[in-house]
Amino acid sequence: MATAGKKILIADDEPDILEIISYNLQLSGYQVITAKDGDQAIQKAKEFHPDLIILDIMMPKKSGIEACKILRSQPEFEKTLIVFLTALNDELSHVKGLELGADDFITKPISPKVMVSKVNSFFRRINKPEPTKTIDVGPLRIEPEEYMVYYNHEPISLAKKEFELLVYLASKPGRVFLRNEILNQIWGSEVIVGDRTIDVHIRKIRQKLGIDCITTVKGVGYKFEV
Amino acid sequence: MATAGKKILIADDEPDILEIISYNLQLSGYQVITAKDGDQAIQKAKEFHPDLIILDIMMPKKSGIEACKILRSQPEFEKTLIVFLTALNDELSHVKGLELGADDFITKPISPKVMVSKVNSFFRRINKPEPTKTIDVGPLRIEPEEYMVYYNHEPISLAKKEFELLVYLASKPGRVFLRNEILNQIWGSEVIVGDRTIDVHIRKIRQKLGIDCITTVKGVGYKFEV
DNA sequence: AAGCCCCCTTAACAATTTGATAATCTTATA
DNA sequence: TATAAGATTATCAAATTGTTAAGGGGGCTT
Repeated sequence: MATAGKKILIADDEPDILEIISYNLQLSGYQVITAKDGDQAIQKAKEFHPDLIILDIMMPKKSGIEACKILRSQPEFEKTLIVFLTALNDELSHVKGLELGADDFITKPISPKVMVSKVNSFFRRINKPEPTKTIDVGPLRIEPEEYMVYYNHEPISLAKKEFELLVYLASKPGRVFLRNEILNQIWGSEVIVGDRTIDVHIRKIRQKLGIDCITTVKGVGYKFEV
Repeated sequence: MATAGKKILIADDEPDILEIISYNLQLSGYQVITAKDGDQAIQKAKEFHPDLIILDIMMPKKSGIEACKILRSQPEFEKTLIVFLTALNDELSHVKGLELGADDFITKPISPKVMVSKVNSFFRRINKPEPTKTIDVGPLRIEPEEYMVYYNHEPISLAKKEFELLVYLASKPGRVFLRNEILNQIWGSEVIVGDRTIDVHIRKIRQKLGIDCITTVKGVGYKFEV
């Protein structure tokens, strides 16, 4: 799945639940942060800025409902996905939750597998493809929608990373992108890869395109030009 | 918004739910009619001819499922959008509902915010021109109306899911559809299916068509081209 | 109602592709 | 020319998809 790197904060006061769920979510490639009460949930949310927050309703310090209310009142969490964990028959909480802008509910008990599936579907729901336009430079045409590059109308297919890299560089022809910028944009600020990794991808692009459209600026970075 | 004047009938036996939801839908410019049981739902549907009918499954007099069955059996409601309200874990009802011609289902509890956006998306869905027109690409002709595909005038019959998938991909030849997009479109945003399910359907399409018209873009998705 | 068939989904495993790294050359430039 | 930065290449591990078979359900026929 392309869910890599998504951060999930999960707050529950039962260590067992916390561990099982967080273990399974990690297996699926998510980055999991845990909290054992409402206060900690709020604090960690501010610290890590998770993409999804799962709050148990019944927790010490602050209930999930209170925590949600506080989080939602802050602009930075206005659009964060927040879901509640509730006991099966806890109608009261449901009603309260309704008014707090929770995005969904998960009823306990729930199997780890189902939990993972549900989380997947949450992200699926909000993952909309970014509107991308074609880049046209000389004999080169880059079609983000097709994940394809055409050189003199000859289709050339690049691998995902290669394509992303090319699109990024070509988004501003002539501008030099620092290696750090490239790493942040294409690999993400939290992924750590070696120095040579960029070079190798650059090389593959040059090789596949067959033309020299990526210039090395030694000691600085790369730029795209035709 | 272009939703002005759209009539929504919502049937639920819990007055609170009814009120919250109907209030929020009205805020968004919809015209809301309410019913508190299955019989009333049917009666009001006949009276007002709503554009969308939301039926709670568990209702007195007649369940949402029964009401849906009755409505669907009448020509005037053949094409009306009908969605069910179900409890989160009531998988059985989901399955039955979809087979009765429900267009989707909504799980309770649901925040008013989410409810409104769902309703919006329902209308968005039907306002778009249905792929009623045939798709003609090279030797391939897709006839959505008869659920049939022809390759060099040879009829090929695909199963429902396979057909929907093919139509979706073929609706924009060359464009890559992300796995997430496909899941949302073909399976719905709340249905949970495993990762390999798409692949298997893709494989069957490829197999039945006998030609290579679906390309895999690894790590991204699939696209249709000839 | 029993039997049969088709559709959808999943599990399990195979096959493939991609991405990252190490090791070794090249080259620009101070 | 010495040196650091980048280019190349081969290689391995990880990620992703392909394939096959099996099972559950529903509907249809007998």
